[in-house]
Amino acid sequence: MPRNAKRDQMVKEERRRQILQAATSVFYHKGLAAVKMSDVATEAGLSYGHVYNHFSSKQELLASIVLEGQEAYRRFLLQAIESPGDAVSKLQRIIDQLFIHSNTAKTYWIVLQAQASDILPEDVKGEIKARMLHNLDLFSRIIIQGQEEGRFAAGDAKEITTIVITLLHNSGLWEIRGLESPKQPILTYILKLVSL
Amino acid sequence: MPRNAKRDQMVKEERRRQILQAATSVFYHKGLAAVKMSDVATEAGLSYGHVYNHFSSKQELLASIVLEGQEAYRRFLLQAIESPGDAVSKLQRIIDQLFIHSNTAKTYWIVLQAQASDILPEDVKGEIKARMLHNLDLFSRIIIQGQEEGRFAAGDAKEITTIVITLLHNSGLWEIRGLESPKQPILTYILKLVSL
Amino acid sequence: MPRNAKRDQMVKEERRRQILQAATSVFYHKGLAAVKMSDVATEAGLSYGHVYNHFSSKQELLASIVLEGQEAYRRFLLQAIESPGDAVSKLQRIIDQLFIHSNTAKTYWIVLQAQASDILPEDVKGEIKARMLHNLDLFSRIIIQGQEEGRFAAGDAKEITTIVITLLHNSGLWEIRGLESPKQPILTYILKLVSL
Amino acid sequence: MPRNAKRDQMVKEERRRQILQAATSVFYHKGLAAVKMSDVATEAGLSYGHVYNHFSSKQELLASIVLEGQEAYRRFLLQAIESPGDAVSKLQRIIDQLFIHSNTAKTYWIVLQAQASDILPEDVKGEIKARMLHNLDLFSRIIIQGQEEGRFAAGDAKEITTIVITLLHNSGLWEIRGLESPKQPILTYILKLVSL
DNA sequence: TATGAATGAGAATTCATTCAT
DNA sequence: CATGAATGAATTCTCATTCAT
Repeated sequence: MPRNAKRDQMVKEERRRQILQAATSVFYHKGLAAVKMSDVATEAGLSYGHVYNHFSSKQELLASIVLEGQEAYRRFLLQAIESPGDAVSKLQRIIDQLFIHSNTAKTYWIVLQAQASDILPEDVKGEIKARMLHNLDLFSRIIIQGQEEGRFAAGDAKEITTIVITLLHNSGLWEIRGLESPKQPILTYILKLVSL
Repeated sequence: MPRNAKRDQMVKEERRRQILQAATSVFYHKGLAAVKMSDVATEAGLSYGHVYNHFSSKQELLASIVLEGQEAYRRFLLQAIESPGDAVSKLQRIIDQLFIHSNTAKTYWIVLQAQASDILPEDVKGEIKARMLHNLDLFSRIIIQGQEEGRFAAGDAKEITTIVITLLHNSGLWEIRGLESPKQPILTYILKLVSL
Repeated sequence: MPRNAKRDQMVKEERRRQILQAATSVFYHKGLAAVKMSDVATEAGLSYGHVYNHFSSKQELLASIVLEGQEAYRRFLLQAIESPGDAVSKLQRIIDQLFIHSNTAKTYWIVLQAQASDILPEDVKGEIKARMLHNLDLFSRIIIQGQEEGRFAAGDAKEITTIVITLLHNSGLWEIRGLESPKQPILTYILKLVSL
Repeated sequence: MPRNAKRDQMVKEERRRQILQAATSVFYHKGLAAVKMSDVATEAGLSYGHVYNHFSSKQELLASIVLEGQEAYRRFLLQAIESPGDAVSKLQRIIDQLFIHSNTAKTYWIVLQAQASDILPEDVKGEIKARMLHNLDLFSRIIIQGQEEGRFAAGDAKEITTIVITLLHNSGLWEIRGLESPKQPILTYILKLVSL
């Protein structure tokens, strides 16, 4: 009996998401170095062979995590930028959301490693870099807005953004390193950096 | 003239340093994931079998890089702390030195990955963490000094130190990611963070 | 009008033939090595799971192609032998028919590979060999007839037959190898071989 | 202690030949379909991992067998062509040699399968075909010589050569198929084919 | 029946490590 | 000590086969 094509499609999408989710978690916690496809499968609750029905290789899986993660981050930033409010409240919203969408935070670390390692081919790494710069550019609009509002210090917006992002995402990394999370909200430190 | 035995000893030490240096570079640029022992040997200009005359395994090689790197960092910090001058000038000196001893910067990234990965056994990772906390503690003395001098804002010195270090070492990472180095000296940003 | 059960039966037979036909083509063109069950299914225009409703395994599918192919060849030879005419006209008829029933030519190549490979179990390979020898024997009757008619040279009929068959079927193989088909009719060459 | 570089080189060449030899035998007997790298290694008396020190993949191993086999065949033909004597004696010499250099005979069957299968990439298959046509061309010089000597029938030399080669090499194949080798020398049949 | 998602045995391949020279 | 050939455990990846829908 033929099955319901539409439902099949949805289940398939769901499986893909499930694997991507599991893989993100595993790559984040073990580092690109140590991840086996079977780890990913186990985390996702599937057989390892099945992962290959969705991603043709480990490399493609990693590339998908990174590129789709960057895409999600882009949408995430756009939403923050387009929401009403001043630069400070936008920063606040980004930080809050980042704690909720923990995948986005995890992806930062994975992207960092992927860019530094030889695991992905050069062309994919080029694409990743391009998207990173694009997202940096998006983020910098908030800094520029703050400067225009007279709340943030003048200076190269891209450079300031780079530092803000570094701070923002690394605080998530402290956890892996066994450091305590900051007691003061990270926004406090960021504001010190950008304020007049 | 020293006896052969002594000179042999020195040659051996030199070889060891040579391998460690090569390995640090390779681990930094390719990521722990992608490094083969033969890459290390090639970079060091030695046959790969030879590496095993100095390090009994890849694991030991990595552990040596990390632990000896942390030890070097410790000495480096002690020197900075014990040198004369106020906190700001000590920070300045640390930053300057860090650009010169590029290995220290590279090691930071390797430590980060090693701690996240499964490559090293738990006990070694514990040792690494202990040394990291120890070095953090050392560094925080400079922050505390700055607070006592009335130049730095009050607050949890460890936490502030963590953020300062994060910033300091990540700026070295921008290079791998294809970002430009900051045009403004990184000290400027750090001072914004810690100042009153 | 036939009952559903009967029509179902016919549909099933038709499906089986369809798969066998597709499989023959795929095995011939890709080589036993490279054929996946999904290739067969795709070629037959069916889902790959469906193939298992007709053949319980790849092995059985291959065995069916070979054994049924040999059976068809046997019937084909019998018909040629029993048809009226002298040996030469029988050979002519066989050659003509062979070009029409291209499956027979393809099967020859598949049989050749199957016998050399490990894919089929020994007992099946034994059965195949027995049928091959039986068909060789049938074919040799035509050679013997020619010898009795005084048109063909004397000599071991089986051996001559082997050579004739080799020539006959290999000419079909030239196509895969990218060689042109012979301009002179292959019969010309065969007659040279067998004639006085 | 450094080893003797020259001797090392020779040993390495020898190993390569050893693997190629073993692989040829295994591919010949089992068919491309069924050969595992471990079969090759076992046949060569080496560990399977070691095969990869000489051939980076199964594909490359197969390609090497075929291309080097064709190269050997080319030299073999050149020698036969350039040797003194009439066309018939050259054919005789080729046949005799073929029984001695059994690898050359085996390679024919491997080439046949490689050309028909999808195992090798198109560009390699193209190269194989080009070499096959080149060798066919070389062989045809002997046929042409025979025609010029007035011993062989006129006709398209390439086409006649194709048929002669088919006969020549297939007789080696009878063995795998479980047929007896011809009692009459194969040259007898070939001469029938080409003679006036 | 028909479909293709899911499984896992098995083959290919990699690479740390050993060891004869 | 120095070298790189040789080994095989560990992984990636393929694909025949099963089975829920």
